Amino acid sequence: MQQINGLLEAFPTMRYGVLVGTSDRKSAASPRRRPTIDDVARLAGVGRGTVSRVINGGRNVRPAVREAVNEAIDTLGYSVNQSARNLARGSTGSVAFVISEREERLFEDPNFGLFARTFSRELRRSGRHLLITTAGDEEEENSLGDYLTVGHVDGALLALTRDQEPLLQRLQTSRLPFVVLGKPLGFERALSWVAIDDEKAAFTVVSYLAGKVDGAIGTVTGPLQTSSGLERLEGCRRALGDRFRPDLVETGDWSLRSGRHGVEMLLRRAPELRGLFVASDLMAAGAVAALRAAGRRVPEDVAVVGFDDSAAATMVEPALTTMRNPIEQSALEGLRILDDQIAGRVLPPVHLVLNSELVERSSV
Amino acid sequence: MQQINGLLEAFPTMRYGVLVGTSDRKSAASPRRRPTIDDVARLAGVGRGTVSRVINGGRNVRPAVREAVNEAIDTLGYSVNQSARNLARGSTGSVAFVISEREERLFEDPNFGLFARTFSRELRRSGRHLLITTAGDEEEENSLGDYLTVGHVDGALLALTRDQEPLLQRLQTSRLPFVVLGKPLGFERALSWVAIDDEKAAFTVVSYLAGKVDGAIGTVTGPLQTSSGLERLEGCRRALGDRFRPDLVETGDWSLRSGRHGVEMLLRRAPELRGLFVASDLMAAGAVAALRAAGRRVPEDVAVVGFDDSAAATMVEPALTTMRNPIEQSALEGLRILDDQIAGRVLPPVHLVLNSELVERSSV
DNA sequence: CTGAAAGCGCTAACAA
DNA sequence: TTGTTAGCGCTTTCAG
Repeated sequence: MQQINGLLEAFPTMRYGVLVGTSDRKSAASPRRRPTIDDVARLAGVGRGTVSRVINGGRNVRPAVREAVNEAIDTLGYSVNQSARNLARGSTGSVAFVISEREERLFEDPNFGLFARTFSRELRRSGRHLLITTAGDEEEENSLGDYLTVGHVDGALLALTRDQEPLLQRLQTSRLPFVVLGKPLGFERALSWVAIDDEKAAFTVVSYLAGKVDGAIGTVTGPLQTSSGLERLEGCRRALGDRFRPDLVETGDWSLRSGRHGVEMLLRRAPELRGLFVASDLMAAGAVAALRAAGRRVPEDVAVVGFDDSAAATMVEPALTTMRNPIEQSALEGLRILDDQIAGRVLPPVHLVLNSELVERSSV
Repeated sequence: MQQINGLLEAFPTMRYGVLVGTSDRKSAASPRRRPTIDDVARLAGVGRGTVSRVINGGRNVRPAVREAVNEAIDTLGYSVNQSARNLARGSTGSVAFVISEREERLFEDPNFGLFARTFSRELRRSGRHLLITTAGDEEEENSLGDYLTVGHVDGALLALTRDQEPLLQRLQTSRLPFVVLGKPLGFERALSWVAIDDEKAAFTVVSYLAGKVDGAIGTVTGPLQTSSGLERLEGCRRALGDRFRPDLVETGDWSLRSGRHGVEMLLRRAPELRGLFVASDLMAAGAVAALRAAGRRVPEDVAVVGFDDSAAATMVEPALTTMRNPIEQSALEGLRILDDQIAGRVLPPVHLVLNSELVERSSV
């Protein structure tokens, strides 16, 4: 489809040149073996343990000695071998942020970005690292399960956007500390998790909508096998009370396209539609497009509210009234719970529910 | 700002209970020590080496014995200790996908998603794993440098979206194999990279625009310290030839907001504007919004083309004519080059330039 | 085909 | 404060 165009100073088709020995690693005259702690110790004229102390904070080492060691480290270009350290310590210093989602969508959801940033920042404070991994399909999930349970990381934070029973099942029987971001359907009591109160949030935004609009209100939901999809629908139902019309419910899958399609169906069934609760901003963007294509003005003819306060919310015309989720706080709490688990405290599963807040814009 | 709302079955504020011993790891009667390869060997009644062979493919092991070993593995719930394996093997089986970008933006760019997915898939084929890491600011970058050079990964793929000299500098002097995605300004000759031909792509799309539109054509560029920002402007200039108007150039930063702002400035200076090349779809989305706010119809009054074919391209009304980049192929090539480096082949830096293709939609 | 043994590079406990 | 010494759990020769 797309093809290699030009190549500067290279010969990509000829498997770029010059082998220089596949295994100079441990051959004879150490043609630049990576220096070890012993090399440093020897050069600095100290014991191995002393070097270890220095590279681990330098406590209990005479300043002069520390100085010498650091010098040796610099001249040798030494850096620790992480694998060796992990083995000796029994921990890795990294935790995984697992996103069980097709990468396409993953990178469209700003919530993930905020999660990632928050985790990353907090972990760095304690000298650890965040690894982000994804699992879009079952195969990836298996591979991921291997990865996680095999000791690559000290713990995991799981952002599940759909049912993930296989992975959860597997992790549950492993020794890996982990906490779920979002309510894990079917594992609510067994696992630790932190989630937003989808039901309440949906109730809030739909109540707002219902207060501004007379006439028929419909909804495009998320997937009904997910806890978020389900609860947002519940919240909508509760907010609407008698005005709730089961015939004005369309099920989406969080995608823009499904939002558009949902509204087309709704409009066909109920041309009198005046208000719309769409369970995600991305779907809402599709919904607005469909509305406009059908000649409806937003919000004059039909008012719409979204959910998530994602980038799509302000990308659309008019900008969406929506709910903003406490992502950062979720991240912090999740990490705290995880650290408790990592610290070896055996504790009952912890469940946290956080509130979202209404963001008023111009789509209502 | 947002607050803990409710808590089910948990006591988050009291640092959730019950310590059960911080160090039962190696204490006395192995209160469930993680089983090792020796445990398996003993149970299966074979030597340690045999178990190792089995868990590494089982070649050169009698089927019966293999059977026995696998059984022992199952009953013990054994899984390899990755750190030990890494140490023994001298490699980790994972490669990093480094994105030097604020996470906000990161997760808005679908290109990253496609990169990630492609890497992930390919690596899995060879039994390896992809780790995604980000570096938004200098501090993170340092931390990341530590991480990468310390032996956590076998190699790295770097998606740089702005000048990254410090990180590149540092990596360059390390022993870590890596290749850059996108042209690394200032390191063009020293490092291996694969990039799209921004100049040519911009030329293509702007030529298309110029062919459809009479009158003034302006542009909102990317950041001019990035190679993409620069080259897209170059391509635009070349395509426009005499029609290029230096006064109709606004510099953006890839963000939606900057696209909007750029167009506002342009419109103020040149109300006669008839065509617009915006160097990214996200900015183009902002541009379209600004245009509409100013009462201009797209494309009737002013035609606009974007770049990237990102999600924003179809989220906007009208859908954007834009350039689609050969992300997947870039990923594949990048990985291939990286693997050559990892394999220990010492080779001159490799540079690949790939072509983008025009996607016609309705914004022109 | 299989067992034994020698590391991989580092940490941490223990003496000194 | 320091050096020494056991491991950490696995892979990989090397005999057999």
